[in-house]
Amino acid sequence: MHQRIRGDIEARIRSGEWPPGHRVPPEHALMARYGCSRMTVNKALSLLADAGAVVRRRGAGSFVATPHPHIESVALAIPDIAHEVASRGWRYGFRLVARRLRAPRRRDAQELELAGAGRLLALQGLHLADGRPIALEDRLVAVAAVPEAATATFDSEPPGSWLLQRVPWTRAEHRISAASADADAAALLEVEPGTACLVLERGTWRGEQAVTRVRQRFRGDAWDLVARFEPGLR
Amino acid sequence: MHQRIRGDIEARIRSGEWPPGHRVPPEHALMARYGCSRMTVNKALSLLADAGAVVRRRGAGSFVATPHPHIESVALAIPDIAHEVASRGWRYGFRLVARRLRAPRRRDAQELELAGAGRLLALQGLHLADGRPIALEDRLVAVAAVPEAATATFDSEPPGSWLLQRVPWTRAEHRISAASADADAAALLEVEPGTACLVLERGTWRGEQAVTRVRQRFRGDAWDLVARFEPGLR
DNA sequence: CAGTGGTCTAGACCACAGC
DNA sequence: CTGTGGTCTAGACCACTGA
Repeated sequence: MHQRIRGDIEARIRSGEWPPGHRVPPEHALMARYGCSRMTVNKALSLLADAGAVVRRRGAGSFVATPHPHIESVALAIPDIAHEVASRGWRYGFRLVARRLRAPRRRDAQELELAGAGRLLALQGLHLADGRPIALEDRLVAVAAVPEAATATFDSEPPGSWLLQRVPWTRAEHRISAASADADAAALLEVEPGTACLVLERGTWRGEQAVTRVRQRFRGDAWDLVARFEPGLR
Repeated sequence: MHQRIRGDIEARIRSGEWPPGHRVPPEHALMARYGCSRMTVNKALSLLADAGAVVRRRGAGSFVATPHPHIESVALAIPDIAHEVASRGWRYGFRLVARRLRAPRRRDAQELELAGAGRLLALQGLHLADGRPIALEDRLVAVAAVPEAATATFDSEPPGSWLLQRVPWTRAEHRISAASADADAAALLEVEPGTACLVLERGTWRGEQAVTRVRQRFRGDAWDLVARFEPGLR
């Protein structure tokens, strides 16, 4: 029942019949309309409000929300590379380029946070689609947070999925930017030096403990990120 | 009351006391614990489930969710440039470079969708921070959707905010990629040709009517996008 | 089978908005 | 003041899970 009420209202908003700012019928009207109790109507409207499709003001009424994606946020798909490659019909592969166990650099605050009292595992690898490189990954793993990582080989399995299956993490941060490929990166990615790359950096924490930090450089011609924003869409 | 229950559970999840997969007490236990009715407990748990912090399985119980940001999505802040520049303490400016009213290119499906039965307003402009260019914007506006645009001058106000104040839109799509600046763009952005730029493309619709489409090229050294992901965070 | 969540009811009290 | 949403209650029936 509450899903039916919600669906009806969503449809009216989506079609433009109720533009942003339009008043939604009050709860008592919907009670009468659908022949149900107020709690049921309230649930439908509250969920719509949570989803950002309507704004409810006590004493005033409920109104279709005015979207504001600029200051707020959009849902951005950060794909798992292996999954994304497979879904495009290519064969996924991972090739380990370098693997080092080392102490953190004392001047680097990020490395110090990550290492804690222990050491760092530094990995570099290539994500391949049908054998062609599409992304270069530089990763640091906190050995203190993931002791098994020190003994794992990552020759063909990407460390990202390996890690996230073993470490229950609670928080992640992403940063997206653009950079030109330096000589080393260009050689590994098999592009001209200076080619524009999309850079995705991600830090992952479990509680206050930093777990891993990764920088993925994507061939600019091979990858992009897509986000949709439709207020209140289920 | 339901907020207090929700908060208590969230705190236990965030602290790691209840790791992913851990069983949350059933509703009847929380009723007794907090001395409230089942509806209240249910509301707290349902909201947590909506937020993705717990997973509820009828007949089985409620469990702390295992985060999965890769296939799902993260909240990405797509900033309003003027707002973002101001918040960094710089002076914002906009300079119109070109303005043309023209018919859509017949081979270009995007332009045809945008124009509908009418014409297109094509704008190019620079976003400035303390007078320095930080982003180059190429925009198409559907005159059919925004008749006033045909007579508006955009010499100093950016068309984005102008448009979104006048047109109640219902859907937006974003695409993020990286590209090298061509000669024209490099000259306008005052960078070396070939410099990596972050490219943000956005389409905006009202119902089925396309309203505007914009491509913003950011100086790679001047801008990036940040996203956080923390399951169930309020 | 007993335990669990999904949903709904008919009523209640309150805080707040706007007249 | 009336109308509005925010919240809570005590009970109910159902569908599903897992032993």
